[in-house]
Amino acid sequence: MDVVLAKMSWKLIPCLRSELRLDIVLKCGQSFRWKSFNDQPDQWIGVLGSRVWLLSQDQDHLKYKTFPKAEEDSGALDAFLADYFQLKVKLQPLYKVWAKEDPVFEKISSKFSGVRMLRQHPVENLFSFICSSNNNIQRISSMVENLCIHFGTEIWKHEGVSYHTFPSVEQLAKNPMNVEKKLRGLGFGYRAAYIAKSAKQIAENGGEEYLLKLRTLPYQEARDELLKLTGIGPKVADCVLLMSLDQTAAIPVDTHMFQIAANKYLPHLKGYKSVTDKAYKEIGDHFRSLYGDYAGWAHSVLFSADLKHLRDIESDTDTRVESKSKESKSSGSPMLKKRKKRA
DNA sequence: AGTAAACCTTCTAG
DNA sequence: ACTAGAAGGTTTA
Repeated sequence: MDVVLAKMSWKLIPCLRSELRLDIVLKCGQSFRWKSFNDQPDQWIGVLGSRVWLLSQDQDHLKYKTFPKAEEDSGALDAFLADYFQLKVKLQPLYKVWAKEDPVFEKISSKFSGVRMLRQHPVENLFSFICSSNNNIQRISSMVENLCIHFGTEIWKHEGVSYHTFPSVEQLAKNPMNVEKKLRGLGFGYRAAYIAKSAKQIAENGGEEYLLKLRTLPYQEARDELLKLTGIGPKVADCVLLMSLDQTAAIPVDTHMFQIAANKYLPHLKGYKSVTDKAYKEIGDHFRSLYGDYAGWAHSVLFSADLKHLRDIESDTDTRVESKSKESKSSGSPMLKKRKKRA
């Protein structure tokens, strides 16, 4: 059926599975557009820039194909993908430190290895997370899809399925009244106005370039800029800072992280009904002092391990040695150096 | 400054 | 079948 696609050969990028787990990273709520391809559990299809990407991996490589056929030299494509996955950042040394500092992290670290931050485009990241407020992943994903279908540009058609770019700021800012109305009709609810207004605000400030420039600002300054936008509060701002603006220590505190913090780290927070500004800051500060400069990355591991649909994900097949005891240590003293093996 | 209610829609536990 | 609650919060009062 997919003769053409199947025949195309994979491009390979050296990358250990312990440094990247596509099945987790692509499905842990950082981005919302990656879907498993043709029911294959280890192949993922999505759009990056103005190209459709098919991704997979083996023990030592990240593998990809792109569509439509590119004349572009594969060196540039390699670099593009390596940047998206931030492969320059080595996870294993970080995991080692985080596990040493935190027994809770240590406990989940072997099963949830290879969880890293994507370096997303701020436009997609920002508008996707405006959709995320008071919402669930399934619906967020379908809203993002609708954003692309109705405002993006079609770039490829395959077996009756169209693939679109994520809309540009201009495409979302063209006619705010119409955009809002259209989004309402698509079931965006009150987020329709947030998107239309933010798009307009960003466009007036210089559009995509303005957002990209936030990467050069210190955390607090970039955050203050984001908070000026409609529909972006502290949590979404930190998501954008962490996921597309290079702020590795940003910690988005959502209802999930609040629960995790209250249950496992800061028991006194159990009294709070909701995440107050004070609690928000306290939780972020706690994890930053615990994990250091890449605290946001560590937070993402905790978050992923807590997601319902990922909680029972299969452990890295590389860890075949398995220690069949699911819960035998009681003292919590981390002196057992179980051979999780590693190269 | 800090707290509470309203906000769109969809899915689910009861 | 029907309803209250929650879902990766933000805005307004």
